[in-house]
Amino acid sequence: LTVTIQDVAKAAGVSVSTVSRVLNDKADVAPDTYRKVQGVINQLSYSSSLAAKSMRSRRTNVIGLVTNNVKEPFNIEIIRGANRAIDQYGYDLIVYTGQHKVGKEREAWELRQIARLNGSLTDGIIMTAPLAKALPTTFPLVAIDSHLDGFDFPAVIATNHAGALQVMTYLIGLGHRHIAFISGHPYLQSSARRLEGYQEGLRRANIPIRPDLIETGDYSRPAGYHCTHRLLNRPSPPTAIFAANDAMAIGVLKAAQEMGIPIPDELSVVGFDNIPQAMNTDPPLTTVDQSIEEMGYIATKMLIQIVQGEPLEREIHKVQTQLIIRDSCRAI
Amino acid sequence: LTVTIQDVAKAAGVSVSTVSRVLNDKADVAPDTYRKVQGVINQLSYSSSLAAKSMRSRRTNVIGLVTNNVKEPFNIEIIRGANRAIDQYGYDLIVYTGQHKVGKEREAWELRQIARLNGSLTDGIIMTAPLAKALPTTFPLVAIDSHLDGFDFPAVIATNHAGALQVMTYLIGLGHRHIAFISGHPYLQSSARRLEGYQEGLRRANIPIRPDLIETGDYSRPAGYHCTHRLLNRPSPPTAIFAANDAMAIGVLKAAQEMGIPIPDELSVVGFDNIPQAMNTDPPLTTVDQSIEEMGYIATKMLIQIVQGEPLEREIHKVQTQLIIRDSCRAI
DNA sequence: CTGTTAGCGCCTTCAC
DNA sequence: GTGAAGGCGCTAACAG
Repeated sequence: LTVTIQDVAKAAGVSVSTVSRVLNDKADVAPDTYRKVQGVINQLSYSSSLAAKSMRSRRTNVIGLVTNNVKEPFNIEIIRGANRAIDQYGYDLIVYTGQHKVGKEREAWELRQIARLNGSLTDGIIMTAPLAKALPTTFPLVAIDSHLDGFDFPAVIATNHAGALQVMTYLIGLGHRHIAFISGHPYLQSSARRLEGYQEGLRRANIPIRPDLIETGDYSRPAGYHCTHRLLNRPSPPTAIFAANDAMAIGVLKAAQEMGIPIPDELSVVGFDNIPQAMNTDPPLTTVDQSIEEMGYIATKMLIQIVQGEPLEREIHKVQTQLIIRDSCRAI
Repeated sequence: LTVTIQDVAKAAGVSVSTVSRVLNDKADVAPDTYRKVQGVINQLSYSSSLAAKSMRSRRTNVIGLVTNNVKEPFNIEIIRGANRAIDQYGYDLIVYTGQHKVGKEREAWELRQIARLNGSLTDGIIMTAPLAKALPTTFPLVAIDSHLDGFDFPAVIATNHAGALQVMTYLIGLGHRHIAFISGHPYLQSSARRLEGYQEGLRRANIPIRPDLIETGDYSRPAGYHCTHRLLNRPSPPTAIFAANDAMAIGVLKAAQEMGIPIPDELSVVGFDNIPQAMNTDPPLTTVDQSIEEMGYIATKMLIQIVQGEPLEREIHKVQTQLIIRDSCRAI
């Protein structure tokens, strides 16, 4: 069924170790032997089993990307960026994803995947938005975004605070004073920093922070949808909603539409991330760009550096954010 | 460094085989032992190495998706669909991708990846747009699109001929008679059938087929770009270009723009696939929808059926196509 | 230069 | 109900 190194050895009339040597381009193989074995390999279109190989040798030349949910456009962009990097450095990429999970279950899942891939298939792992508090640091691992408590390993993070502040300056400049905020997973750096930026913006403008205008979401579209319903049913509803990411902002748009609230006329909406879809919403979404693809690229590059034993310039790589003004906001 | 089954066994004061039993939910484990071992497993957050596990046992519960190039939006959509299916059926998904390759090199790459994953990590493999002539059929494999010669294994394919015919009917109805066609990889079903649809459309309208208006591309944006340059420099250039996929159609748009040819005023353009980007081109692209996500979903579902030993309703699953008229075409 | 030996971490008989 | 032994496909010493 499957052709193994043994089959090759037998067919070539050499020992398995010799085949292994030509497989791994070791020196000390007679040119004739090399050619002969190579011939058999091609003929049988043999390829060493990733599983077996990675169990013996530390290097597999594949980078793992563990992501809870490929459905999210954010993660798709990360994959794109990772792909660009592995393309450039000659690695292979394994994207590992499973059933969509939330909360504790997701944390456990993350840890399990790392344990599963580590030391076996993968030279190192990139993890998107890790919810697990303590990620292992004994082997190459780079996070994109990161847990609030997890500062002991390399990560790529956007300038979330500054980005959120820009949003608030913009919104307040438009005359808004009742601005709601829908957070992401509360334990992620990204969400916490965006919330801080939101609060700071209010503070700078001497606008009191209204706890009833702050909702805790989870970066998912339904969360944006449900939080909006709650927000707009408050006694004193907001005139603007700042969602901590675009997915939730799209949920906001949907909820507002269902409630018959025209945007931006009666409600201004801002997102964060600038996912590709953000330009196609109705109306096109004002958001904060953080070039997600670039984050994936940089994270992968960092990981490859670590794998190859090169020193990192910095443990935490910050990527710039930029306010993208489209049509979902309006002066009051 | 890595925690193995041995560590668990030692910590729990049992043998490895016992740990293995609780790991795989075998019967014949004393409840007390089970609980104790389970406790240690959680405490050490142990997870069996995918590599080691898959070397011994045939089932890994992971589906492999081998795709040459995650950069292509087409493949991204496929991943989305695959993800939906594994989510539903409780499998994990590994997307395997490497450096971008073309031609013979890519064929070899495909075969190698299959050999690598087969029997090791993966219970079955989904392969997008396989260029390799002969794919192994000795284990679960489903193709999306397929090689012209490869009809001996399950595949998901769009009604390419019908879709292309619709395009031609539309274009000819608009008054076009000099319609160029840019093909994809010539050996893929999709490309060949679309070309046939193109020719059939011409034939039905009694328009002679002009070989100088048929270019061979490869489904990549640059191919669309370069073919367009050649096409528009012909002595008698076409008034419409039908590209065999959207990526190439976007290349057409770019070339035309650079050459100062307004679209659709002086040139009509049609693509195929209806990738998400197609609605954001300038002008929005008329194309053929084939719900790529659905193809990924169905292929994965078929694969899981095979893996689980259930019979397939049909080897080749056809998905419907539908003409999507946007603004890139104009009556002559 | 090449073959032999010893495991990598795990699952599977086969004893007890 | 549990442990010991053997081997999956491969690589890494160690001999020769």
